[in-house]
Amino acid sequence: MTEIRWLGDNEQRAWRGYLRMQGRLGARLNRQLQIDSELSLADFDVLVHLTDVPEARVRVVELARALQWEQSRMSHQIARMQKRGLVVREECPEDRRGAFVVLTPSGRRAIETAAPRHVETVRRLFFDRLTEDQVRTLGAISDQVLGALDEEEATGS
Amino acid sequence: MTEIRWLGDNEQRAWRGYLRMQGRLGARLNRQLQIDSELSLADFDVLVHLTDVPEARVRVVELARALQWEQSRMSHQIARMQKRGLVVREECPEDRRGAFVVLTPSGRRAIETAAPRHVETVRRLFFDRLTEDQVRTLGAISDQVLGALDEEEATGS
DNA sequence: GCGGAATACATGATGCATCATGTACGTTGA
DNA sequence: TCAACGTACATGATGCATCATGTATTCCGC
Repeated sequence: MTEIRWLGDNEQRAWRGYLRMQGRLGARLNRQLQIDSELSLADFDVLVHLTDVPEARVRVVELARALQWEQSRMSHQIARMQKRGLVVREECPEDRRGAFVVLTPSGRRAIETAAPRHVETVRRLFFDRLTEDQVRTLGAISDQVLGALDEEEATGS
Repeated sequence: MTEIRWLGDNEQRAWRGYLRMQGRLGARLNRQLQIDSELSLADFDVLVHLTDVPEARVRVVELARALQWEQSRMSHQIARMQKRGLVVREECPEDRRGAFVVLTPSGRRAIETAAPRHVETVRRLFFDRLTEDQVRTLGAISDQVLGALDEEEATGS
């Protein structure tokens, strides 16, 4: 049994702060988006990616990879969004197991009205409070941690 | 209609990185905790707070405030944890509307075996990748953003 | 070209987060 | 003191995330 390396005071503070920010900011953004535009953050991410892609049309598997979501989550998400008319599923002729997700006009309208408001909220609550340097550091932190996750999940499999 | 201030390239990158890290790190920690100790992160937070408090016994409202959770979330969480024997509810004599949450021996065993493993995971995936300076900056970022949230929610009410 | 493995996706079940609502109790002020 | 209001908590409904499983198709080695 090896020695346990507990967190030091600075780490404790940073970690609790991060968890709290993460939780409350996420909750706030979700609620705001819901009130303003009747979308969840998950809906938003899917819609944004669809507008970024030729013909607003992607393979499900591609979308999942791009957002780094599990396949099953994506499948359920698409099902719910289809029910609300934001996207439709289409069959894939080249690979008959596969499927496309396609943005509907209604989905496009939704993201076009939602995006500016959402960006404004993010700016107000987040970027307006941060210095350029802090933004850069946060980017670096994210990259490093994502690197750690990628490594573990690569070797682990 | 005022001009929309979209995010610049650096902000885009930082924001997408943050969202991705947040999502994947959270998912990973949750899964690990579930596998190792059959607890969710939410369970963990509740249990940690209970061990931090005299007699491992708190008012529900106090616990909700400490973790900055909504009351209803806390109520459901306590109900689930009680079902699994991790905590029990007790009546409050001084204020008969209120209730206490009390850590059970089983709950204490759970948190005592879970904590070291969880800390190890957090350290491996997070702190081992960061410099001291980055940790400090992250702490500052969290404080500033939480400040923004507090302000809005104070004036908004 | 065939049989086994891998891939793409759907679906049902469970736990979790939030909202809306309900109930009991306390508090305050005329 | 009592009526109005606020507070502490529970509960049911809904949407979301994950796990386990199932099905159809493609790929690959022989």
